[in-house]
Amino acid sequence: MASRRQEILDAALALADEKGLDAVSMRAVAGRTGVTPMALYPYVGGKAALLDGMVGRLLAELVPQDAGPDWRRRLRALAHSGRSLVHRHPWAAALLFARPAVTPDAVFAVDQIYAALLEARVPGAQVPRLERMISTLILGYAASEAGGRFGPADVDPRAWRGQLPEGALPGHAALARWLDLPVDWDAEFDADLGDLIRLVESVSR
Amino acid sequence: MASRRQEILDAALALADEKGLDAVSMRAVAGRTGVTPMALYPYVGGKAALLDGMVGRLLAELVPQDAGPDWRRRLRALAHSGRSLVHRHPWAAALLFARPAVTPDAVFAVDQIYAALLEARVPGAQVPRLERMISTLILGYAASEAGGRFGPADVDPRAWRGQLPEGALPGHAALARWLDLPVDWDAEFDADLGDLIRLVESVSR
DNA sequence: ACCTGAACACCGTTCAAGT
DNA sequence: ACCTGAACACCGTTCAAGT
Repeated sequence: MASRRQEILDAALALADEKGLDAVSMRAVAGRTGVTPMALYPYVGGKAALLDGMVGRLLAELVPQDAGPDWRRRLRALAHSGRSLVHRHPWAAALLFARPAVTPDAVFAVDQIYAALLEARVPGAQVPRLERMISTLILGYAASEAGGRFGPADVDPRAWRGQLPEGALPGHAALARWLDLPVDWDAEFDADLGDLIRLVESVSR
Repeated sequence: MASRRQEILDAALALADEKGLDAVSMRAVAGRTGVTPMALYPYVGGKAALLDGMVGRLLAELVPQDAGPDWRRRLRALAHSGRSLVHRHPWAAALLFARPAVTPDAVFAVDQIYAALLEARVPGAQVPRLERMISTLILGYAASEAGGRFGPADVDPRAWRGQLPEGALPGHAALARWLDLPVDWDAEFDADLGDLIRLVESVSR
């Protein structure tokens, strides 16, 4: 039954959201489904396939974009939708780099970017590249937030002293004023999207 | 001894390069170092810290940028260096999203981007954001290549038929000519860098 | 058709013990 | 100071067996 499969995927998603991806073991998912680990195999087929299934199900949350006439707004809405998807399910970020857009939901999202770029009068030969550039930045940004790459370098800067020659970081020195400021990550994401949109406009015919 | 630690990290890196990150177990690393698993703990301190150490060591390969007077060329060289690092060590891509630039080598690389942006006359307040945008795109691109996100959607398109309503993918339909073409990933990366550089120029004072 | 139970070959990490 | 060995609480997956 397809419903048994959904039940299993629901249990796996709940486990990942609650306790992280490491908590998603065949044994734990089975326990939560009220069944023995081996009973999962006919429905999800192994651990790797289970993870694929989880991602596929997640991407369904990406769909409900309703059009609107302005390609800029549609692009921004889709970007925010993708970022907030990763915020809700941070464990998914790493998995999303692992395979192309193969599910109907994912293909549909890509098509929305294609349509926006075409409406922006981007030459067809450039559209696939720009779609990859845009989706890479959205996913990379969200993955950096979720993974901790954008987090504070909670390390004593004095630890570098001696490791790097004096004056080896002229950029950091010149930017000291701005590097101590707290960052508004929502605003930064919006600014990045603004830059991307201006980039798209500059590529347009 | 610090040399014992290096010996252990070398074994772990060799294992990851040869057999993937999953093959890097405390037991396997210990075996390759000619020692018992528990003997690793005083030197690398647990599995998570071992992975951190591996990334730190990897980033040493990123350093040898020699200046040159043109910030555009320096930015391109650094980008290519980062991408080729991930090509040589594809297992590292996921880990690089997991923590900020904390090692001297990583901080040094960030400083080079800062310096390039300042030389391009980008306002100081914008430099940290643009550095994150650029490094996110480089890392995201490399991670997409390494992880398989840019790979062929080796799935029969007919599998979507019925799942998506007829005509639901107008973008794909309009771009059919270009979507079947093979992609030159080196050239696409260069084109992305060109777009980023034009973006930087447009932000300059 | 659907599920269970025991088993195999692994994990990371603790703790007490050896030299 | 440095390392070992046994043990604990886990993994994913195979295979034969149950109903």
